[in-house]
Amino acid sequence: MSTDLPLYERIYAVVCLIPPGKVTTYGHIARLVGGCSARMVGYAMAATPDGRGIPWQRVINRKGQISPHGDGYGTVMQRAILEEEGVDFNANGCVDFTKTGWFPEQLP
DNA sequence: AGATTGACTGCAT
DNA sequence: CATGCAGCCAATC
Repeated sequence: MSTDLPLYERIYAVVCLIPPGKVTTYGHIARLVGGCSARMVGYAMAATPDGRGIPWQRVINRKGQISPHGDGYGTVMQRAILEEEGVDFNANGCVDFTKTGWFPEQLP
């Protein structure tokens, strides 16, 4: 496998495979990458430099909500981007996984 | 080289 | 039913 690249680089690759208008959870990303836990995905996302075309905003927690990291500024922006993508949010700020959830069993 | 942290998750209370 | 605690492993200081 491509163990040559840092772990987060592989995570970015999986995140880039998420189609627009769809969202997934950290745990599922970790499963697709294999050999890492949800914490690694979260850490990778926090270290993801914006500008590489990485749809990090399509990765949310298993509750279907956006994780309130930092001061919460980026969190609000993330939801705005997802709404632009066509993701539907509930009154609780939760995403409907039955409509916008992307959970492939393995990489295409 | 060692210690700390972190966008999470699942199970227990 | 809601909240708390421990486990996960790599990256950073």
